[in-house]
Amino acid sequence: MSASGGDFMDERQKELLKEIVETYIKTIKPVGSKGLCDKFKLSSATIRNEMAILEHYGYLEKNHVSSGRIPSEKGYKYYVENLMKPKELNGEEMLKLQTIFHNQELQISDTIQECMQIISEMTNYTSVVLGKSSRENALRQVSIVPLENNQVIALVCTDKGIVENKTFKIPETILIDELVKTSEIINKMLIGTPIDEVSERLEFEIKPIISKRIKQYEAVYEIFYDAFSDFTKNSTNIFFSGKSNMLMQPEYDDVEEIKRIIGKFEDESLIQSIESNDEGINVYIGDENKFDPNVTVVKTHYSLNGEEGTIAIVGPKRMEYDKVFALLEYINNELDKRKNE
Amino acid sequence: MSASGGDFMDERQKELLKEIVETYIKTIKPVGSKGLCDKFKLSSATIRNEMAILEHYGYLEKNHVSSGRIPSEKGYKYYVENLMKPKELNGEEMLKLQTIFHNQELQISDTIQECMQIISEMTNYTSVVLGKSSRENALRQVSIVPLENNQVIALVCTDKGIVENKTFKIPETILIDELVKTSEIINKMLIGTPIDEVSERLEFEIKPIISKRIKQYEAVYEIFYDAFSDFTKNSTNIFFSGKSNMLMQPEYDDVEEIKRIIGKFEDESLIQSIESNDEGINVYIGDENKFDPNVTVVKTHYSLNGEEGTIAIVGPKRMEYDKVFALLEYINNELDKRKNE
DNA sequence: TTTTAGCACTGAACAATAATGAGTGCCAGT
DNA sequence: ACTGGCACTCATTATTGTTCAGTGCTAAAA
Repeated sequence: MSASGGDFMDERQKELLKEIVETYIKTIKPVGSKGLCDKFKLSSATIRNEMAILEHYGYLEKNHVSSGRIPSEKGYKYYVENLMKPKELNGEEMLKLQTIFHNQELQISDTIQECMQIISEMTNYTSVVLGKSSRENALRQVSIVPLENNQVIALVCTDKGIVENKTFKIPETILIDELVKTSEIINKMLIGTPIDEVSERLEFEIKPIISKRIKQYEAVYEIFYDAFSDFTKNSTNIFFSGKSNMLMQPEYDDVEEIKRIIGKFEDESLIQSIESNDEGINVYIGDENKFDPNVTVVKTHYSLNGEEGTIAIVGPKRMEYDKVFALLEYINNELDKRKNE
Repeated sequence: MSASGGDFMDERQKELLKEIVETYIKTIKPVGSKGLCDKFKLSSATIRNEMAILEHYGYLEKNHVSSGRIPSEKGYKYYVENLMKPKELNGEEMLKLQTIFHNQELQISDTIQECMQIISEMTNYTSVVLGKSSRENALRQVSIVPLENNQVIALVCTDKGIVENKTFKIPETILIDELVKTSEIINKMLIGTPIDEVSERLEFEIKPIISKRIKQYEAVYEIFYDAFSDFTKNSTNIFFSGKSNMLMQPEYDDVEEIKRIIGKFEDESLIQSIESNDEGINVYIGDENKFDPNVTVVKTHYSLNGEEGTIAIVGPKRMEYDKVFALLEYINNELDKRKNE
């Protein structure tokens, strides 16, 4: 045996592993020795010997003693870290993403959402964008926008760029002016307060103040309370795209498994756990991720002008890593460009 | 044979059909004659004869010659129209819904969304709320809300109560005041315009006007254009709750079927086709609905103070119709109450 | 006329068995 | 160091038999 572990694989073994991973990604069928003869100009027996070595070190697996090989999680990992080259984006893909980034007026989070939507279409995987969770959002501004017919829109926005609106029908007894005044007071006193503390301060700091100036202060308080509480409830700032894409992948051919994964997608706290603060692009294959042992999560953190969050691609372990990496790298680069502008 | 079709069924046959439908709804197992003996104080042979009659007229079906009976779509339909009594809501359910309706300040569509969310939890089916599609929404108001750092929020709201916001970073060269002025012009000229015609009128009516007053009019135009186009894109004002609930129903135990239904849920135009303008609560069982031959859609239209839309419950054909009806009727009643206030 | 007991029959569901074939490990020979 | 050959393994598929819930029908009882 000429390979021990890790980087002691010889060139041929690396080539072989690479070929097996890529073939399996394409076909989802265990890769047998015969099919590789042509490519390597070797007999199947020789290939089998090499495969046995790769299996011995944990890079390959067999479903049963006489089946072809499939990459193990360790095998995928080695492939991603050492063998894979990010695929070049083709012109069309490039163009689509560029037009989105070109629009400088958009908020970063909107730009990213649009990108991820495109990416989920291009890859057939599921993409996720996680804004900073609400506990880390601080109040930036609250506004009252009057409509006709005693209706108003209450706008709440945070320093991380999240905006929520809610429309209220206000009773005749409340003057819009009172709402506006109250919003101004809130803006003076509570800006910078973490969103999930706003409710409390609203009650103990704002309510006493307006109670002296406004007759129907309870009703006014209720409105702002509602506006904020809705915000806290929707705290999970999660954007999905192509949720069903990955379920359509042929490896998910078992009802229980599909149902399990659907369930996970509905579990917001689990989705939230995808959040990442690490630099660069990180891959979590199978058991490595908290989400589900049968999927791969590729994620990266973004941050620009105060807006920040995590973007992630969720797909089968048999993922086209080269393509996904290329796409995420592209986004990272674009964001870097903007940073240095 | 004593029953011909429709209402010529005798009492016992009606009772029998009712029992079979309700048993099947509970158990999902074909209902055999033996199990019904006790209930009806008859021998299995007699029951079998009656079942044969019901089958002959199309109310029951067999999976194969020697299986128990399951209700046909016609059988469900007859059950819903003639045999079923809406179940009384229990106190807890009542209470939950009442607290939502109690909040008079909320917009109708918000109230309804919250209700349907609760309902999907209570029934384990999927609930859908469809606002009037954007073509039927007319512009009500556009507002510019300034933030610090050269950012603004553009708010677009329609007469049917939909509000969308989008945040922009505006170049130094544009003055916020110019944006506000433009929004005022739009409000003067375009209010009442159907949303999907706004873009056009924006270009041909507004653009020429601001081009005379504003230097960077192109950029200003772009911002409003973006704000509206986003609106048109999200035109489909669809709110889902418990999307996965119904997939968890045990009858969906086939991968292909699950994938098919997931696909349908993603097809916005199909979802849109659920829209209804009919009075009262309508049931579309299996082939009767455009959505999917293996589900039932129960829907009703709501309209109050100009806001209108459709609410629907999507579940298996084997649905707890009595419960679903009770819930939707409750909502309808609450809305009626408000109408007469 | 209505109901029932009895009996032959059906077809799904399950288990056991056999045949097929892709793929393996290993060994002896080049 | 590589290859041809061979025995072996096990998923997959097809085949057969067994069981059993449930049916339709008929002749007798109510």
